Amino acid sequence: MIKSVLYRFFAFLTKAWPLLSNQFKLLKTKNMAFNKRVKIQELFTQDYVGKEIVLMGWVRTKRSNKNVSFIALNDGSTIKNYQIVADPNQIDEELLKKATTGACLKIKGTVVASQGAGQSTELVASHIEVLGEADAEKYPLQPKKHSLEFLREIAHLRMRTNTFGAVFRVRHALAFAVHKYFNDKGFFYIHTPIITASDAEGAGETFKVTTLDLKNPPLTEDGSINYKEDFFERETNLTVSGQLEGELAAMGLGEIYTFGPTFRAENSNTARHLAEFWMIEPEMAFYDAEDNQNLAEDFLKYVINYALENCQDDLEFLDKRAAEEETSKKADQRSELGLLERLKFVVNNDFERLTYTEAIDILKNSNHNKKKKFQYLVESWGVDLQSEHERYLVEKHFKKPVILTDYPKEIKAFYMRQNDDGKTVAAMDILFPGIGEIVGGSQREERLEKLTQRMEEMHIPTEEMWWYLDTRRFGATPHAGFGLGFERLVQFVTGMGNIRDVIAFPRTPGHAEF
RNA sequence: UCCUCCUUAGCUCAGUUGGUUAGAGCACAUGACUGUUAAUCAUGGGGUCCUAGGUUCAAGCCCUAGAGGGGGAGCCA
Repeated sequence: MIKSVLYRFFAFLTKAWPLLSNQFKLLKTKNMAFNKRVKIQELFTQDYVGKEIVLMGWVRTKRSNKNVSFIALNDGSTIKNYQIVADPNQIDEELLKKATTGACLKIKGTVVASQGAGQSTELVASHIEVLGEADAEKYPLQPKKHSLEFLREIAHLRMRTNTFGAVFRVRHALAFAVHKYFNDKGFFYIHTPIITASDAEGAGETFKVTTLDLKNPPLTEDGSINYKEDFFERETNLTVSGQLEGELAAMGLGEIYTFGPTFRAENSNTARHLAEFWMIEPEMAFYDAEDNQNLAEDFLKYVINYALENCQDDLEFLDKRAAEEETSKKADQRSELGLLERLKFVVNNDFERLTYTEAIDILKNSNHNKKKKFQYLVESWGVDLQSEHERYLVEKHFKKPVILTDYPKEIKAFYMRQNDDGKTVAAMDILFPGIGEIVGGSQREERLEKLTQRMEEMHIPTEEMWWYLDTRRFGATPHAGFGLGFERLVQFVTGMGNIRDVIAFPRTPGHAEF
């Protein structure tokens, strides 16, 4: 009897073992720390008082007197520093001397309630190990405010500052929120190619991709470069957009998005352009222009709200930072809302939606235009809007994000769906205060004849694009999508004025140092 | 690419009408201080005034050219 029970039990174990062991593995992974240190962030969310722990991090400042040293330590897990108390009777003085600003330390000690006013707990050190010294004479970062321009020149070190720590934690949260939003909505993440052969998007200058010897390239009979001998046996470049491939994917998977690097070789020197940036491009079968607008607005509100809920400390810091910057601006250039107020406002209010035609009317009749305060006066329907006009609409007239729709077809790309009026296309641009265009999108032209006709008008080679046109030949359906510049989103949420300060290692004309 | 402003100590910046030895705060070094919060106080070291040329008895300051950076514009996300 006992034997049979035992036998059954072992039989069960044998069968179930792979499953159980998998469960154990999962449990193990969940609780596994890869080293024994405690992250500073945990010290603010869990009670460690009385416990002996190990911290690792970088010295921000050290304050000393005869009897005691205080080290403000930061490990990047949070913007908050943690106070280390070092008694010179306990810790070797020579060792403490090496704990200069920027040095990396491993500290063993006990968490206690703080005697001082600025923090509720602190770590009384029993052992300090200097993992990496930082020669105070040479280390460029000091416990003071540095200019963003200076920090840009030492981009390899700037993550160690409060500002850039905050920016990159927020950037991460936004990137994560992008994936979460689309995943929760049943969208599929598509990796569109980085190297492409099509130069037909019309989205600007491209970077060439080649393995040919640039000093001595193979030539054809007429003297031009023979790309047949190149790696791909054709001319290739870095992608300027994943949209066209995204459309192909949406025609089978329904709703997809891309989130990848994008390259533009434009000689753009502005606070909102990069040569290498990250773009999010959802593409949806069965969506019309209005569905597209609804998705874009909902998406933007979601990711901004996600940052508000998950990056409170960092955003509060950036809010104060932005407020200080504001004081140095001229009165007429200051924004009415602070950073946090602005983010909450965007999350809680509907975007203003209007057509290009309505926008032109507003601009034409504005006092600003009548008093000739625009550099480019708005006189007739059909002109492209200048950034001063977009800013006027967003910052002065509506004072909220604006979705502009139905632009003249002449100023928009070939793939946008032509409206019945014969003059406009189902485009949409979303304009944000301080940033300008953050989203550009449209319902796509799904009608083969209309699309090929427009391509021919705009001198886009239809033969090369046979694969794109095939989606209109076989099982075509109304569909729509948009592109969102990720760095511009990060700019808006962090309040950083220059796009070069929201990407780790910016690529701009003349700059690829790090 | 165009317009415009800027470049003085490791960092942030002042420097008068062209006139003697170029300044401050922070940082750094030394010292003081019984728990600090970008600690404080005292003392000290630290300069190719972006580069090249020019004007002048004399240039950080004026002129020309170049380099680097900021802001704005275009292109766009």
